[in-house]
Amino acid sequence: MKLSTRGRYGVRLMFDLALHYGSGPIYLKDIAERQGISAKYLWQLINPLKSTGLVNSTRGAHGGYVLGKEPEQISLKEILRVLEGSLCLVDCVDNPSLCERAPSCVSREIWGETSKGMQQMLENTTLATMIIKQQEKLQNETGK
Amino acid sequence: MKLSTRGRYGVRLMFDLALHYGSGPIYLKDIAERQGISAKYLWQLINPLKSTGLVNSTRGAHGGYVLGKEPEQISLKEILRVLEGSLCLVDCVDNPSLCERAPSCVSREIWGETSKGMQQMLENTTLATMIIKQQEKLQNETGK
DNA sequence: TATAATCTCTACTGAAACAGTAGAGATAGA
DNA sequence: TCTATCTCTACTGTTTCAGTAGAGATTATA
Repeated sequence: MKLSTRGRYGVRLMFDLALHYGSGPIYLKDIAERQGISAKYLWQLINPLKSTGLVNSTRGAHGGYVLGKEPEQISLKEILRVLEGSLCLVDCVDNPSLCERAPSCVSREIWGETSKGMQQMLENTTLATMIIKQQEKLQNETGK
Repeated sequence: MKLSTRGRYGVRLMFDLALHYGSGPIYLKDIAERQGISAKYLWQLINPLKSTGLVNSTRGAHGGYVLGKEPEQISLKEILRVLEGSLCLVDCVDNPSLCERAPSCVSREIWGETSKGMQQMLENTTLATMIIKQQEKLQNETGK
């Protein structure tokens, strides 16, 4: 029940873009350096994010990436949905035909409720939420 | 971010024991047949559950397994903890030394909060909760 | 006391997913 | 034209998943 690197790196990638929101296109290479993640691998993550409109890109020299929407409008649920696929803990929740026991299965109901709760939490958290947390962290540092 | 068969089967296994709670030892073979899961594989799940006291066993002919506590006292969190290991979405939450960025990492905080929320839901759900849901389901069936 | 039914334990294995890397091509600013 | 960037396809070693196989230990009961 672990998040894969796709989801984890993807969120850091988007958060990095959010921190530079409004400063024009950001090089993938720079994000890769800041985050300590291979640029090649990051491209595999940013590519589907671009396909779904969460990110826009400019090609050629001085190209780069920008968020497709404002940080307040991008939830972690959206990001993870693209990079991790379904956010259900168990496949039969969304796809009952996978198991003939589905209609009468109590554990399936439980997994459905738990998944729903988790999705709710992820939907309520946006890139803007993360920026605020970051600022609070920095203030606590300085306050010490 | 999927639950593995260990967690899924394990919960069904424990729920099966809960439904037969008070009827003496239950054969693993019978559980396997009812749940449609290989008995060999089920043993690999029930074995650690026994080690942690969630299940007790009787050896020899007419042996079998019983819950180690009452269904109200066994939460899904306990079961999954044994079968899936840590219930954190990301390892660095419990183990900051895994990543040097941990102290300043905002996404790590997010994963910590999300994991905590999920754990809370799983802790609030016990085998008794599942039995009640089962009964409600049966009543709705009959009511139709 | 023999037997059969059960739990116990260790080891092995094929398939899939994970976490990348490699290398060539397309685009655009200077 | 050159160079820095994005774009795309393909490949690969490692790890985890989801079991299976087979031998051994224990105990009720005939």
